[in-house]
Amino acid sequence: MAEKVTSLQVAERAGVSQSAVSRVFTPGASASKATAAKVRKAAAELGYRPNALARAMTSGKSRMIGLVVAYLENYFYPEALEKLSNALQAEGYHVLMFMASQTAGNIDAVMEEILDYQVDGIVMASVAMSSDIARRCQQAGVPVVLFNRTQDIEGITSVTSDNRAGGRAVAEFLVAGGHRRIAHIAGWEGASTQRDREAGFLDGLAAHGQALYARAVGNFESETARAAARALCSGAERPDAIFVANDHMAIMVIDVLRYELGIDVPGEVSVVGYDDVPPASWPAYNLTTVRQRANLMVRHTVDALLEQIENPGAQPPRAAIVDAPLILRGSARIPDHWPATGPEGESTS
Amino acid sequence: MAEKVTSLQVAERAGVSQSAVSRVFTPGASASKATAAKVRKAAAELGYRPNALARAMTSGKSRMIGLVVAYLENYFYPEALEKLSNALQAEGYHVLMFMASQTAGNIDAVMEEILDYQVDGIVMASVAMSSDIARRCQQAGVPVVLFNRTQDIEGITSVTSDNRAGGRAVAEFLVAGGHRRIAHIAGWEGASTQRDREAGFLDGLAAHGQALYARAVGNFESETARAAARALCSGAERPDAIFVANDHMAIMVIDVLRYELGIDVPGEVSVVGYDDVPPASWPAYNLTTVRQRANLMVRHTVDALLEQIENPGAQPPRAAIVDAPLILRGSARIPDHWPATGPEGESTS
DNA sequence: GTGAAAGCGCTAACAA
DNA sequence: TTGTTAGCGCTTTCAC
Repeated sequence: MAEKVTSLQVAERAGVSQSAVSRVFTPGASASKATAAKVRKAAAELGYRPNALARAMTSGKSRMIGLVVAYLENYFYPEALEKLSNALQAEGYHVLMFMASQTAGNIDAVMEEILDYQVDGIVMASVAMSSDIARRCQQAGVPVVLFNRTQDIEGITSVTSDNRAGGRAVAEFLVAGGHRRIAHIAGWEGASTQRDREAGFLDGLAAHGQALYARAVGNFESETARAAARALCSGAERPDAIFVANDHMAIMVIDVLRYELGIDVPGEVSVVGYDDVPPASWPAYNLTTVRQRANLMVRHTVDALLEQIENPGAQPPRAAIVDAPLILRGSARIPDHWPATGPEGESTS
Repeated sequence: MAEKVTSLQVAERAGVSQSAVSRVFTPGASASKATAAKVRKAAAELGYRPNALARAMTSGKSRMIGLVVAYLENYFYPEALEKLSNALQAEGYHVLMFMASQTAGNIDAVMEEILDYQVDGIVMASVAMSSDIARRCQQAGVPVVLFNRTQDIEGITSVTSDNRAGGRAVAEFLVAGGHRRIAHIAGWEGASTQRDREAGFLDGLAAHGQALYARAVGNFESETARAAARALCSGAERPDAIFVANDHMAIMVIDVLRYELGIDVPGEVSVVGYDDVPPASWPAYNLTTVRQRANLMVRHTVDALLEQIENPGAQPPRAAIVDAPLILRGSARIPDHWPATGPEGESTS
């Protein structure tokens, strides 16, 4: 196993000082063409590459972004994660991953670990944080952006889709479709996304003089969602439409209705989801849903992060809200008169 | 923004030497109860935590594992990634993520970047590496394990399911089911998984005197798989069974057959996949498939990695092969006489 | 533009 | 057990 090649060795071989080598490999450097050439040649011969950790130590910039993510079963996250990692990589940053279950109190412990690694920033995907931890990050000078969550307390940067408007649009769509027994299956009630989607949804119903016909909690989990579907639709007095708080659950709900309860979707019950994950567009589900524009959300996330890293404290924390178009497909009856917006009505970016 | 707290500051406050502080926070340390107490107290008051990067510099151990992953659209990977990250976290390691497309030649560049971060090990999920890079890692003394890929060249540790046996089992199952026009939709032909699955499959057919009826390439991609399905099944002389190289494609294939071509699955064509991703068990697909036991594969991966990190060169590189049970569901006709193995016949771990 | 020198925060001999 | 002393490999003043 070959020894590690250091900048000093390159310097000796190139006949220059060690700091000259450093300069050649440092973006904002100042080195003459001549030395640069000598150094690069020596480096190539030796197979030298700067040690990113040592660089991080002296420069105070690790070029690592901590990512906290709760669960990947909801297929919105793998997609977002892939885009996020790619976008960050393109900017010369890399993702240090941490899994955390949202309910467990282990998030604080995880955050401490992240901070230990001197990350330049943190993105929390679908995870809330205690105000305590928020303060620690602020103290440490590490910018945080919440992805797909907002935080009520104080000013933390966040990026979400317009959950309220999305929920409201679903209500209007369902009402316009002639539904009169409209139900809701909620996700985890601690989530801001859940609260906002439902609030918008209830607003929309109220605006048309309707109240929620029934409600169950699916917790964003497969099994809980299935149970919720059964609870809601087993009796004769079942709803004629259900707004499910995300696609992951909506798919489970459709399966229970169709294959367990023998209910026709959308013939007897309309189902609408939220997220527009890839399976939503699979013909077997053809799920009417609200799209979360992952590309845009990631773009906002990266921009906010880099902005805060590059000029700390320049911008006040802000909540970016990305529009969330309703995607019309076949799992819910379509009103006779409805602005034409098909599945391809909006790009995913 | 508060200054960073160093071990020196803790030392002063506790009235001990800086190295005493270090010892208290180093697992294999030797410090008296008394000093430990003083140090912990001072540390708590100051909010001190060891700088992981500085620790990495001096100890030579970063406790970071580089993970290269090609794409997350195949839902086998989010699942594996989550389990891997969790398992590593439990051992005190963290995942530094790198995205790389498998075809592009950028893998080598990505590997260099990974090495820059002084990771203690690398896991390559579904990505092959040049022997050149393999050598560099060896030189750098960084153990590599291939997850869901094998490499023909020299000795690299790898973890896969028993792709050959899995493919063979599918063939026997299909033949026993009375199929006589058995086709295959291949994934990316550069993948060892593809080659092994197909080789086993062909073996199995041959053992029963059958030859492949038709073949198309789906490249492990959604659109290509759909096109392959159309090519194979549009004519009258279509196959009566298709082994699709992974579930991700198999789902696309089923959709094309059912909703585009109006073919009954499994009535007219049986479809079998590979992986047993979560959507395979959704009632709408109810896909007969070969299970890759993600938990087990991850366990082997982590064990091999840690083993190599802790005693380098002690074990020769080996190829771990995890058994891959056929999971009987409803997308393929079941032979009258077949050993009873239902969907729940095997645990996922 | 370039070299010398001083650390970044920590661990790991080495003495005591 | 403890403190002292060297570094880990690099960036960054500071003179020149």
